[in-house]
Amino acid sequence: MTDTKKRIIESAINIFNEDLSAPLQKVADNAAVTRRTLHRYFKDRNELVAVCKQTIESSCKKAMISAIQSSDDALIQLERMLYAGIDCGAKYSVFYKLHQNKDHKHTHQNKNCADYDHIYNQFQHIIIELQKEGKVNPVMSPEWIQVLHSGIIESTVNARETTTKSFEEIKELAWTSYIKAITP
Amino acid sequence: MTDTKKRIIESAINIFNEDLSAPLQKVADNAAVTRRTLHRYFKDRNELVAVCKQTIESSCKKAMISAIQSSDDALIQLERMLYAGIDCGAKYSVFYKLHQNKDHKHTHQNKNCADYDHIYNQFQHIIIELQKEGKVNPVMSPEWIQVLHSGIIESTVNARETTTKSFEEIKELAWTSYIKAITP
DNA sequence: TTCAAATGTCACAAATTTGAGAAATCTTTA
DNA sequence: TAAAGATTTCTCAAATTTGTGACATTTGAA
Repeated sequence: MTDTKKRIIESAINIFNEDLSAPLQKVADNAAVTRRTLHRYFKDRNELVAVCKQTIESSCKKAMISAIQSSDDALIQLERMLYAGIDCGAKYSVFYKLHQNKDHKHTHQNKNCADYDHIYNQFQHIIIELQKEGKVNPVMSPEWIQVLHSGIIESTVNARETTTKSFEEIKELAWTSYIKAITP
Repeated sequence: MTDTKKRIIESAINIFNEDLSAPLQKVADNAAVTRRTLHRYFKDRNELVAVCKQTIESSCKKAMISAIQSSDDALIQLERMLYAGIDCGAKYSVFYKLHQNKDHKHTHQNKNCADYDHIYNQFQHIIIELQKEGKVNPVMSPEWIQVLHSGIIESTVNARETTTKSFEEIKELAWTSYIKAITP
């Protein structure tokens, strides 16, 4: 894939994340190309949106799986999943919203949904394991912890733009806050 | 203000929160009125957006001030500010984004900005007070706690649509997680 | 029931956005 | 430097969105 195409996709993800109906001119501006160039890479708006979604699905999935597989220790897996989400940036927000959205038909027939569920099951498994070990508050359901998890990722990503702190510092703060929030 | 007008504004806030460029037809549909009716209440899109912003500013401000004034105890003030934010729903997300947004010119000349800063100063004051009392982790800057605060509000509001739990239950979970995250 | 206010239906022009052709310009590399 | 490929510029028609006039229908209060 060319560099330009990648740049357009990244820009589109960032713009569409906040404003799905934004004019393509905005996306083009953000990617520092002409609208004409954008249309040479993508037949139409629908195609661009579809490619964005697919990019999001595959890159988030990859990052999450890799975080899980990076260790046998549930606590470290959880920490790395948090960092992976933060590193995915706006992509993670959309990834999460895509499947949680109430007018999204979540079904196992859809490969993306099946993969999402697979990752979420692993996440649940990690939480339950940590609850057994007494490292996570048993009163909090895995469902709620998932909400908290994505919430902290999203706000950390947003904070990156406003704060004076370094990216590493806020990632550390995010993990500290998160783990303290869920320990018994 | 008529009921219809209020409903249009509420719908617009919810739609524009996720998609600022959404066609007005979407807003009209969501408010269960025709586009023609919408245009009878609002001259044009700009006016609608402006009214939404003003509604957000004033209702969030009101809710926050009232939470702060409801007690002398900093811990209770903080808890009520969290609940107030959650009760504001999508409005709070926009309120926060409006002023934190990097291309927003934040200036005291603007009454809304001045009010926002006033509230934020009070928030900071509460955090610093709690840190003095040893109830909040001194390592976490008020700046970061503000990020966490709005992040937890936003994800709790979103969770409301997906979770099976009652609204009261998730509000409680939100506060528990939040306070545990920031206690020393 | 009756009238007035609110809302809906339909139609239409203006504005904006979209998508693509044609030729000019810039970049890369052989 | 010359040729090939990528991008920009300019243009334009089609599609969509926007705002409004004219009139019909519904609703609520007297």
